[in-house]
Amino acid sequence: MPRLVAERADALPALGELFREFGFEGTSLSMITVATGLGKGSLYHFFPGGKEEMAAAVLAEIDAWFATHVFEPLRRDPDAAAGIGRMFQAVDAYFRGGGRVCLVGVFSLGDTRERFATTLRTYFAVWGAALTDALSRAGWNPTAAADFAEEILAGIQGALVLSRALDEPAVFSRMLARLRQRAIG
Amino acid sequence: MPRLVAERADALPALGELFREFGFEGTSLSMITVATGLGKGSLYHFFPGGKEEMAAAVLAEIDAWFATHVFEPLRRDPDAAAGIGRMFQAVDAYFRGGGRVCLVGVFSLGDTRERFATTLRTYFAVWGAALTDALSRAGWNPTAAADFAEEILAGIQGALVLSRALDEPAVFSRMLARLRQRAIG
DNA sequence: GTCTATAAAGCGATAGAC
DNA sequence: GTCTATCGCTTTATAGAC
Repeated sequence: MPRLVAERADALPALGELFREFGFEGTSLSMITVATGLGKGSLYHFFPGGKEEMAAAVLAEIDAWFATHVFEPLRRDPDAAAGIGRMFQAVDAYFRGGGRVCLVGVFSLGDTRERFATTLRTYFAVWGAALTDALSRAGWNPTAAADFAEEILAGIQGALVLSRALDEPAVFSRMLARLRQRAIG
Repeated sequence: MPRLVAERADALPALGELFREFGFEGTSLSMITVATGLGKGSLYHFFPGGKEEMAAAVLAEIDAWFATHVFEPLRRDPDAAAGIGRMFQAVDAYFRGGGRVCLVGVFSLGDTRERFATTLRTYFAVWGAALTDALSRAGWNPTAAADFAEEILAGIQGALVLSRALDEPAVFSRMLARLRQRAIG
């Protein structure tokens, strides 16, 4: 029977869900030991920097996932509209139709913002730039593209907040459909 | 020289800023004693239920403020477009042009969501209903009005997240201007 | 009403045996 | 690499003097 957590990377999904659900302060080491099945000794073996290093590792993994599944299609797909379509598809899958919040958003609103300032800022800045580029290639004029990219990113984050508050994931799905329609018809 | 905190309500502004900035878990009683100038004895005199009662009191105050300055104009202003205009003005002032986050949003994303579930849900539900009504009276067809109201609320929340992450309040101002333009021209 | 002192529990982190 | 035991500190909350 294979071990559930054989290396550092195996613990990241559980860590991500905890930080998403309870925030940085709200996630305690005892919760982490339960969720990962790892003792404190093992945790500090994998993450010598403790909780902060765990959160940084989760953020790095998220960054890598979005770089592959969102930013790259936006920049590299020769058919710009198709790249934008893939973005909406990936975003819907990642946030599970509104049932999962955005850790970057959660950390941006909390007192974790200063601790991870560069990572948080870069995530949205890179996404915004890639989306602006794709919209431009899809026919939007540069100014309108930058404006609409900002509106799409904010719409996604806001819909996640609303879905959570109303306990109604459909809010997120509707927002994604609206934005997609306006972007690529 | 007047006392800064003579009664329970006088402590709410400081409590609000703390919860907004650090979240529920991230705000400790020692931070609260410093920010309010009140000892623990006084705090538990005003709020026997401790931190949870403090947070609930802050949420209630926010609810009341929005009821007066946002929901009522939306519902009561005979000129629906003017009521919507007043909403945007009040929202911009309340969130200080993007320099201040929304406590309801912060609590909705965190583990505080379940604790204050009814309050958080009601805040957005009531706002959404009042805005839908105003948009309908302003000439939007009912379906489009409900859809757009949802989009406006999400846009506001998302723009606050983005402004915070990018440390760029202008993102919020731009979003408000765009939404206002689409709503009432 | 306000304070200080203190209780009881949980926190992040470390040490050291295995 | 994983565990248990423990350190030192902070947490929320209470008690009781004033």
